[in-house]
Amino acid sequence: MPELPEVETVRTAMENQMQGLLIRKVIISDKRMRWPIPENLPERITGGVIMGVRRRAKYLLIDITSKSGNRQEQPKDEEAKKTKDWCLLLHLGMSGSVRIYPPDHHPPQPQKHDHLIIWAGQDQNHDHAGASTIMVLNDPRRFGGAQLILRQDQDQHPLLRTLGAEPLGNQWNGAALMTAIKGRKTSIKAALLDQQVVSGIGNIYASEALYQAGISPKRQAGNISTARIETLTGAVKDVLRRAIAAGGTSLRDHVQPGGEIGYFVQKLHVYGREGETCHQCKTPIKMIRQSGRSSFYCPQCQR
DNA sequence: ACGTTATCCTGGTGGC
DNA sequence: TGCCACCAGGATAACG
Repeated sequence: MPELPEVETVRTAMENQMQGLLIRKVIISDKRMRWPIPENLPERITGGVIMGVRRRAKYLLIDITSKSGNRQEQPKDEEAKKTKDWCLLLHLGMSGSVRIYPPDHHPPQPQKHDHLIIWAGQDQNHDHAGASTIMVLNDPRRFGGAQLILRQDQDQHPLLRTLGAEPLGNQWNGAALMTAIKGRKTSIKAALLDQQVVSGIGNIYASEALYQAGISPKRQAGNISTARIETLTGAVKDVLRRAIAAGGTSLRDHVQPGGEIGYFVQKLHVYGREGETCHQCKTPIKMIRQSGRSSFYCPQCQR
């Protein structure tokens, strides 16, 4: 469900409210997700400090230091002596969301489809639950997941290794996209959804960016002029930036960590607007199915 | 190698 | 009201 702008919105909230806090308690309330949440996750990160929260594509990466300072036992082998700085990797799949409760604003009880709950606070000694900030990962469909990876291994991690460029990165431009889709026979819409071509774009923003660029989703990816691909990269960046500024797109149930909705839904030009008129030319918006996903476009404005 | 389809899940909606 | 088919913001194994 959440694409780059929604994940980025979650990242910001997480960093604002959790950075610098020490993890006091971790509960796996339902380990069944895309991959089972590892049983030893709580023991590995409890006592660690949240150093920051990053985003790569649609993955959240929570940097957690090892429990430093007062290690009880000495490491027995070389492997154990290495610093174990962890990276808690979260993915929200189609229906995942994160809720963050500030101290003394706690929920009465866990909710349906909560999978992972983390309590974190200012210091280790003051450990009554009321002073903790609580982060909850909820995911009804369980297409998302939570994994723990060593920070030093993150670049080689199978989930992150093959990802394409970040669309908002300075180095991502028309030339970069051109190279990534050279010779590809698939549609430009499918190419934008391919996380190895460019990462973080999902079904909403692929349709919106193609509308803004005036390119039909049916165009063969490898057969579009350099100039139009340049326009497309600009449109992708613009759509993503505006969506982040609006707090993402809230369809159905998606909300930000504090329960706020994202307002970009009001700015959508084509997604979910089948049969409604184009904001530019009044032609009815069409919906087609490409690679099993819905695409929305204006048959007049997009060629 | 590449492109498309099937599949993993739950929940909401709309038709009958 | 119930029942059922179909749809959904993603990723990937399996298939042609």
